[in-house]
Amino acid sequence: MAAATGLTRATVSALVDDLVTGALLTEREPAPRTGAGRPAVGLVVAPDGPAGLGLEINVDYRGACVVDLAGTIRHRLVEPGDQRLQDPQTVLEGLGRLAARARALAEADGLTVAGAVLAVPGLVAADGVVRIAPNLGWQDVTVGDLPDGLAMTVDNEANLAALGERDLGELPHDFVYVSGEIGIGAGIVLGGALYRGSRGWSGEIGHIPIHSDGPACRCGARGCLEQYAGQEAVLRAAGVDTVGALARAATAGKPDALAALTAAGAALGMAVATVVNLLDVRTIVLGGSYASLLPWLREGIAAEAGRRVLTAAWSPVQLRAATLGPDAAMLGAAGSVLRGVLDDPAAWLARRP
Amino acid sequence: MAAATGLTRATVSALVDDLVTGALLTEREPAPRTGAGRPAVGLVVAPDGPAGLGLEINVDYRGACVVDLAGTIRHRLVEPGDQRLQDPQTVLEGLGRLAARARALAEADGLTVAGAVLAVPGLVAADGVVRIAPNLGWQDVTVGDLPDGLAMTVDNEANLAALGERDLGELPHDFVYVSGEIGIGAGIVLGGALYRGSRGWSGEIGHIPIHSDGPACRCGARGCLEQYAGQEAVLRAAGVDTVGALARAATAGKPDALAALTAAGAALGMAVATVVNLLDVRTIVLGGSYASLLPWLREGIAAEAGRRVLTAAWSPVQLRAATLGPDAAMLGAAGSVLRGVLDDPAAWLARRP
DNA sequence: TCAAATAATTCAACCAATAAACAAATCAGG
DNA sequence: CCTGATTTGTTTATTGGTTGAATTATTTGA
Repeated sequence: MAAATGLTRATVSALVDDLVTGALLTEREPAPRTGAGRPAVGLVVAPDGPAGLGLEINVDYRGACVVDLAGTIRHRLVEPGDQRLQDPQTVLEGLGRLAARARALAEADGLTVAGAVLAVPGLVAADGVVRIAPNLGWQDVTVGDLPDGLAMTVDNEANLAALGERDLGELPHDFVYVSGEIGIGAGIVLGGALYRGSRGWSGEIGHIPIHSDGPACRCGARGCLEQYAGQEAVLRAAGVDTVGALARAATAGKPDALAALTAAGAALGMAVATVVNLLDVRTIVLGGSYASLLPWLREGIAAEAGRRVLTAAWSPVQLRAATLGPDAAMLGAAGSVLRGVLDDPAAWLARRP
Repeated sequence: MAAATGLTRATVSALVDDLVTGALLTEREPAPRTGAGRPAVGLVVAPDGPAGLGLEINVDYRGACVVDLAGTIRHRLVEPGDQRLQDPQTVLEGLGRLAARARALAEADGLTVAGAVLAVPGLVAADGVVRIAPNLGWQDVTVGDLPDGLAMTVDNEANLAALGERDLGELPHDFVYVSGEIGIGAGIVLGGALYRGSRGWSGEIGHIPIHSDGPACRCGARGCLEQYAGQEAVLRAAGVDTVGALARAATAGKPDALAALTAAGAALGMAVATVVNLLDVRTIVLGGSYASLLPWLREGIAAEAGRRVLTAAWSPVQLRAATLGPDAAMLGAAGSVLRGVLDDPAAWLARRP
């Protein structure tokens, strides 16, 4: 550890001591084999210290999960149900009860929940107000702390999913996570850090223009990516009702399904080319429903991107499926609570004397 | 200064002393008025310390400029002439002579040139090789130090122009500088820092797709922005030869010129909408030939961007003309030399005992 | 002219990190 | 089974940069 940080062994010892007494690190038995010489003391991130509570409200479910510092998912609660049928306050009350259950489970394990982060599919302002979440029907919804007093912050679903992929996937320092749900959002990670934009509204890839005079979009413009590669457009073109049915139809070789996916891939490829030309990221992670559809989308995206990315000849765009599946945003939310602890461990140590 | 940094007055005093003895700061006479009490000692950045040498090779000229720490342009040398007619080595030798003249002028003023940065209109790899500069006809050109031994680095013209605008213009922390020359490049400034991308090839806005089946572009794809808003396309559509002639024709109300500019504005507006949706920057700076054409482009850009930017209703996109004019890249290059000194003043102090 | 206000300097004390010496625990080999 | 080599962890005095409080300097306003 001293070699990696450039600090002296003595300094590292002193700092590690603080973290061990503060229960952020634990000495592991037995000591790991290090060859000749006195064996090093094994250290693991404490699995019974602070935990992150990740929450999510999406179109057809709400969920909560508890993740510990070691990154293992300790609890996961999901309540299916269309969240558009109730008004925001009722939804938030239900979420509060779910969060309280998850927190109780965590504390029964000896964990201390350090905070909560909520993922929503919409634009979130810096002050924690959900400006607009079109697919939830939310507008200017203020989200406060949880009923039991736990601090809660809100963030965009794609942003949090990108953070989740960053922390748990094997990804380079720069990548863009594209979340294909009913809307299409993106989380942009540059230099290992999430780029939120000056007001936190970055990544609205769903409204990149694909054809200037294409079909009207609910945003008011025409020909947005969402009208070509959004879930509703693709399912309609394929003549099926769900993403699962689409995957089955494509596996079965149904022409309508394959044509719909090819068209979506071409549109996505244009958007990917735009992103890569602009940001010079070499990795694009496809999440949400795109993760399971990638086998049929890949060729179309790669062809279009290969043609349009200026630097494709030197280094082609890497397309990857997201590894965290549908829980990515929820897990990323929990992870971002823990990241807060890791970014300022002294604050955590001060909280427990 | 102590209040601004959070350090003690004693600490600030000690640090400032170092900078004054190292000739990076100078005490100014007379002391500024600060109200009641002992007046503060005025401090100015030393105008006779290190200087930056900014160099540029562009399609029809090469230039050099010397900028001091206070930001004033001390010397400016420009040699017009088509740089495409000679091979790269000959061009670089001519640039070396120009740089030597500029350096001699600077040293006659008592300045010490701390380094040189060269702006080129092309893709520059991290190791300082110009991968490709299509409008110069350069490919894989290695640019070493200057003949007199001064360290020189190379960077993209739009990137450096963006840095120049950042340092000298009144701009927010996040903005995108769009450079409209024969190609269209962009310099992306996020959080006050230039975002270069993982390989230094960010900002290739000229190849954002506008119409998937538009005219063929020299990049191999079809319908790139450059085919709609690039200098050659716009001049051809307007039926004139130079940007100056285009501006005169537009002032005179010639229908061809106005139509060409309206079309270019609409295409630029689509690209701007893409950039803003993706990065959530609220300010777009238009440079190069766009700076002088902005009066006729503005309406088209604003209309298209207003329609397509998701957050336009809350905060419209701000369009600004670049303030540095055609020298932006050269000045930004000089500025980035000085930025290197400011980022690590201790290294500079160590160089002069 | 004097008190209040603001700036700058001095100096002892502190803190985190360093370097070097030392102690501890293992492996390899005779 | 003992010894030397090797690596890890701790102890100690030292250092460099910052702090805090006291002191000095220089102006404004009554």
